[in-house]
Amino acid sequence: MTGTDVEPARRATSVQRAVSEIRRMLRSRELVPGQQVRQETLAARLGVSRIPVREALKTLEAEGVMRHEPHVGYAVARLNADELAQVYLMRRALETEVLRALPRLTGDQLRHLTTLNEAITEQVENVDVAGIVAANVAFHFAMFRLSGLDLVVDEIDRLWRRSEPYRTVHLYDSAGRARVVREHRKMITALRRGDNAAVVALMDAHREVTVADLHAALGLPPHA
Amino acid sequence: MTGTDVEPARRATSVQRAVSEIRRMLRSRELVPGQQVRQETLAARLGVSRIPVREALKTLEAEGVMRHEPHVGYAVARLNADELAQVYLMRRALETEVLRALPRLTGDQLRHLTTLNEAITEQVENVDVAGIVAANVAFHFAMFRLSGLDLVVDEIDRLWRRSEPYRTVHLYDSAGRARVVREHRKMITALRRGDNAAVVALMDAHREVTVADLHAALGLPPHA
DNA sequence: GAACATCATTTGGTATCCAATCCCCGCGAC
DNA sequence: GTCGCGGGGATTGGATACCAAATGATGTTC
Repeated sequence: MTGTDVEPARRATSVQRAVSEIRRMLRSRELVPGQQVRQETLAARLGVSRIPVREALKTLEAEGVMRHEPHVGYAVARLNADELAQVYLMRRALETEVLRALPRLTGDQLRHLTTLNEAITEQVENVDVAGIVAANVAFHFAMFRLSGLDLVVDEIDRLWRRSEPYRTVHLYDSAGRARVVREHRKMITALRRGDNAAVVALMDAHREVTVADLHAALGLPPHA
Repeated sequence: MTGTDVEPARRATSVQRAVSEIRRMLRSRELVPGQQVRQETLAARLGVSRIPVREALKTLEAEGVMRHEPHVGYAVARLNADELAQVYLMRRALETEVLRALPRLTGDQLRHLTTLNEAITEQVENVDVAGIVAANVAFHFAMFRLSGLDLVVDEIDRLWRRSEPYRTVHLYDSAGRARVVREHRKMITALRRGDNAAVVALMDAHREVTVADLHAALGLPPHA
């Protein structure tokens, strides 16, 4: 989703394709939290045997997106409100580090970010919400990657994927989408000034809306 | 290493045992960074076939401990100074969150931590350095776990394991060990006061010694 | 209604096999 | 000498077939 799982040039292995495909199924709500995954079914769907499927599931288990119980099988990880809050806590902690580490950006880099951000608006026509989500992810991670802290960004990537099945829909209605794009613009402005502290603050606020939505959706007191 | 991979009661699966065994081999320097791992060899050593071994390796790959290249195989991940610094950056960020979230501890909890800490000293007799390292890990994670932030602590666990093959040996000589235990005592004192900010500061300093050691060992400028 | 035996399904794992790939080593050309 | 260039062995990725063990649902008995 952030470009880390495009392994071009060489034809990917079955395991890699299985991982990508399962991730896609998660994004498209074809698989939902708590849902049991049948190895044989998945294998048939992917046109491979159970062996690569099981390795793919092990990868996703280690990422925290699947859960496994011996002799019972794999299921999409189900996070309760508290666990979800922890994922967002980790996101905040790590994203803050990355944003603080951003160097003064060049004009080209700032323009590139702007292009990516405005692309979110252009996805309006696109009824496919996946496109909007992807564009949003692309913007955020393009920014994160500029820090040069690759391992940290990889970790953040994992955290995003982990909460993906729970991400609410404030990107869907045009008002929410407009707000998102507007907040992104403010970040770009702060970046242009080289004011990383402001970017961190803006990102915290930006993230907070999602967290509030999540708590609302899960019917929990806001700051539990 | 922190109790997360002891899955008692039911007999563990071959994959679980393979993961544990490989982790043990990493701790004991039987496997070192950069070293190639031969599937067949490992399988024979564990008395299983290649399939569970490959699943175990996939798990460790997702954890960042192993690297995999298609058609070449698995090798123990080799981190350069910069990557190692990133791992420690993440540790600092997440451990800080966990320590800040610690509740006021009960007398029992404080006594338990003290016991674990003093156990590090008692390991002096033990020529087996693994025992010392394990005792140190036990102390730190007992403390972390008291936060109740299980997912975050799991993540910290992963980060510890990731840097494990590189951890330097300041626990080995009795002077270093004494310093470690002394610093732990200070943390316990601060915890008794409920002064979490002080604990964070102490932990930062504590960790900084290791980072400095690592940079020295890798022949790098201290704050590169 | 609770405890229990039965049984189909699924998983964990083995054994065996094969294609693709990689890597090394030697051979020849320059 | 060394730079390519081909084998060819070793290893990996994966398929297939098969089996034991565990699970969970079902029916049965009390």
